[in-house]
Amino acid sequence: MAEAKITKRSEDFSRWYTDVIAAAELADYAPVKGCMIIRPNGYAIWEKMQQALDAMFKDTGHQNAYFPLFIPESFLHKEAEHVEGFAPEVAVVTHAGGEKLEEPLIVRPTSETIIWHSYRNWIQSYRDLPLLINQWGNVVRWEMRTRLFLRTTEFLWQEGHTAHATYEDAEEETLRMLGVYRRFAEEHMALPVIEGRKTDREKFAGAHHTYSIEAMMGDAKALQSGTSHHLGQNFAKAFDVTFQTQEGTREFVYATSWGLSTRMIGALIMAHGDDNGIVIPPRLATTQVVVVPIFRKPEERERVMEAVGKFTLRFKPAGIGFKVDDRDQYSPGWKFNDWEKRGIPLRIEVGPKDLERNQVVLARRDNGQKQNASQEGLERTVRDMLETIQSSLYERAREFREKHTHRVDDYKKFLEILDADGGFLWCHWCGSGECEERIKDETKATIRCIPMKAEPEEGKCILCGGRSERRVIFARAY
RNA sequence: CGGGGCGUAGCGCAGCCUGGUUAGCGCGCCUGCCUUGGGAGCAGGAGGUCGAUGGUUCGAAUCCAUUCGCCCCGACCA
Repeated sequence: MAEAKITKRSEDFSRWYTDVIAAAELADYAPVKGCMIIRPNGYAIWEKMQQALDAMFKDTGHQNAYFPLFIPESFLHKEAEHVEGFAPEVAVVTHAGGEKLEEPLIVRPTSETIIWHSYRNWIQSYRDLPLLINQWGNVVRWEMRTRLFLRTTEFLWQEGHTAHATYEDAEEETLRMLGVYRRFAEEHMALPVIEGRKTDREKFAGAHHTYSIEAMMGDAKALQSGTSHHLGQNFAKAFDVTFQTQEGTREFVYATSWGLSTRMIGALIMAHGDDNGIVIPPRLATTQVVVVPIFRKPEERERVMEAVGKFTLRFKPAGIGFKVDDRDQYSPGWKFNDWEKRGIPLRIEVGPKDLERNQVVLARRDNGQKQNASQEGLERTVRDMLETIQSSLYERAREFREKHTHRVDDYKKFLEILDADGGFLWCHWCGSGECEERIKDETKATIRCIPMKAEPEEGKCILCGGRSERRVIFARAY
């Protein structure tokens, strides 16, 4: 229980981020470089995310399965673009059982290859399609620079892998799951996101094309928060997965894959956190409410705890996750701070003065406001308050994003705004990889996505002046 | 891999430049008393192969060399 003080967010965002993680006891550094230990407080958030997403996957017809961590090295080489994209960051097992292995094993950086190896046997007829499978697991990517949650050598995620009879079916699935991610981000994480398509430079290695949701963090930088890929027939061809059509012809199947990782915990911290620490949206909080009883004498303690017992009894049936902090080695003030840095959305204070008036004090984590509430029907008040906190977190994040979103048509202005404010820059782009690359080299801003909701609009490329039909989003990103 | 910073108690640090009894301080932890509406107080206590290895020296946390690791900034990525 080390006392870590949190660097001010405005002072040093990056240090603030790591301080918040330490203060809330979300994760530790592991003995192995780039790896992290997810502590109970952090893992609880991940479990909530899993629950919400898993239900959505099931609702859209998917089943869970599990494929192995180790993959024969040769599998990776079967899809040319895929191997090129991943080979540099793959960990390889060369020895096991005290001997050198005949064929090295790679530790999966993603599971397309091993899954499609199986799909070959599972798919024969159009009647076997679509095949809709999701897997929860871990993957390893040997990254050069790592940061807790945002980019770690090993991370937890889910990866969906589906097979379809037609390009259109696969496209529909790709977009459906993108939509699931968007809803998850908005409704559970209180995080507004932009759905869009990745440029060829930014797409997944081995994909026909990639979609993502992009979110804005508290320092106005972008974070890719979930990706959905249309893999075309690339993996079907690499692993020879064909099916017989109704007409009796043989075709390669179409594939999708989509993933969302523990990086989302980083997104949560950077989107909602403040100088006091993380702020967990109520729908992702295991402990949504913490009750801090206040008393001096044993006699008061008894009376206060009795009242606490009474109203918390009604919390569980109402679906409210709560904790009563009756530790008596700490003062109330200390507890207030303690729970704030852990991001618990709502605090209830109850002391002798409240008992006289049959009330409690509610303190919101998101804006620090306190108000009185009757003990009568408190479970309803609390439930409503949690909803209010959830939606105001979303609203605040949305307003922040709007404030840091700019339409820019002039490259000089582009540079100015990027340095002064950052944020999302909606600009015209001619579609060439050269312009994209040059802008990245000169400004460190990348094209986050080609937003799907953008209206077609004639314009000139911000760099070369070439013809453009729609705006894309540039930003500096994590 | 390049640039910068740092390894001394669970955490944060001082000591190092200028080598010398038993290596300090704050927080946290344990015991007791006292306290409790925004991080209380007092008293006592536990806790260290000074990142590792080698060297210089009568003597090394301190000087030298090597090495390992971590953090931050850049080139790759969810």
